Amino acid sequence: MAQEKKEDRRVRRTRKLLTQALTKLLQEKQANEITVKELTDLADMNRGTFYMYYRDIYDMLEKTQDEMFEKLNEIFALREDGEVTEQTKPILLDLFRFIGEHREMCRVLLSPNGDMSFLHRLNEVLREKCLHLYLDSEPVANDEEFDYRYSFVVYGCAGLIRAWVGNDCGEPPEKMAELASRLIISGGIRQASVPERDGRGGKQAPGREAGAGDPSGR
Amino acid sequence: MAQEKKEDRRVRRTRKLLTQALTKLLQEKQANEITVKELTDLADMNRGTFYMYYRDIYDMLEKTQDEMFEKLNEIFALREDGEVTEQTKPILLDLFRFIGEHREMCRVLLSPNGDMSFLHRLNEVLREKCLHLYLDSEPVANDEEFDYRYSFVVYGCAGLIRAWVGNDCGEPPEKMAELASRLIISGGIRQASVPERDGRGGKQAPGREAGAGDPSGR
DNA sequence: TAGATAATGAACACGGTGTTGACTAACTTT
DNA sequence: AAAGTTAGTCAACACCGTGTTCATTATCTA
Repeated sequence: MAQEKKEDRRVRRTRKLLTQALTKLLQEKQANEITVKELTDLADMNRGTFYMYYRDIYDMLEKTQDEMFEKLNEIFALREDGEVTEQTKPILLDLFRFIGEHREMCRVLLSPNGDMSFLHRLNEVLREKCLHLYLDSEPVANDEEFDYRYSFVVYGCAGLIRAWVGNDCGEPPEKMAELASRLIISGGIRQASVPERDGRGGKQAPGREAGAGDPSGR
Repeated sequence: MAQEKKEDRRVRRTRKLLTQALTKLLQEKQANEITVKELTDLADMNRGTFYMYYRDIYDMLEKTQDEMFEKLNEIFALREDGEVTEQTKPILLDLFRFIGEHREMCRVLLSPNGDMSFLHRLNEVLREKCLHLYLDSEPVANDEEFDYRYSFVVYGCAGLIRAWVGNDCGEPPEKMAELASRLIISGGIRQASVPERDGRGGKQAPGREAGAGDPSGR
């Protein structure tokens, strides 16, 4: 599944050194300012070695992200066999734990020197794997604002992650997952109230008792 | 203020053509794949002309953003003399109107081919010019989650903007500003409820009537 | 109309790129 | 531990986009 047998030790070593060097350089400058030469100098290896694995810096950036998301999807796949109806928290917890394990790379990729395509892939994952579970029992009809609220929440979670890794993951993943869960619910998934004009506090989702699905149940 | 007299017509023309070409190319590919040659070919001008204005593609990207934020700050400056206490809506409306006027550039800059530093600058503006107003009357003490909620909301707004420009600004700016305002309030600025253990539903901001902007009233 | 300045086109050296081939070092398998 | 395999090294190479220059032409402002 994960890999055919184990990789050659030299390959692991080289890949790791390159990744470390890239991470370090991205803390200082944007990708376009990074040359293959200085990357391999920093990693203390021959320039030609780089080309055994990557076509250029951007190819490396992309492949590195591919690996991350592959791993993340493997983790999520383990959850998929179990019934999804229990609650979404475990998924969020998996996510934050994973991010925490890859904090350095995530931090630079979400920094100003980072990569917009990474953010978008992260948001896709949030959308499809983490957040959609909050909606299974919510058949709101003709709510044209829904997509916007959804985007708000997805990006909000990304912001939460960004702040967390920027803070070197100082809080435990459990706390972050719980906080995320709360913000997802209060922050837009359910229809927000329309304060002015009419006093109705937003349609409640049918069949969804207030408070259900939030962390109090665990 | 804005500019010393008017720019030479040729300069305006050249800048405009370059910007249009860059916008178009960024719809198709990432910045690192764009060469000065193809950019000036597309703009139908001499390659050397590009270097009269920019050092390279990334310099152009940066200077273009500088101009946008300069304009935006000028707009915000007009609001600053008036008392800020009335309500934040006008600022948000200014923002969405501005974004709408620059929808093409904003769309590509927030796309996967976009620029993370743009997102961060946008978020800074949201933080300091738009959202901080929502907090003037909220002296919450020792709320260690505050920064995280703030990040959630700031990024959430960015997501809202992203979705809007991705939708070619189909909704009127007024509607978006109103929606943003609602989401900001319900989505994290005010302390989210802490459902477990003790039943207190989060400190309410003093002088703020309950129920406004909170769908479930809890 | 005159003076100023932006844009053109050609030419140039520079430097990072991506690739090659022979050699050496390190790993895996039996 | 030896043999065979594969990764990494080193030097060399042509290529190409870059960034700059200068004389010339086109276009603008006053």
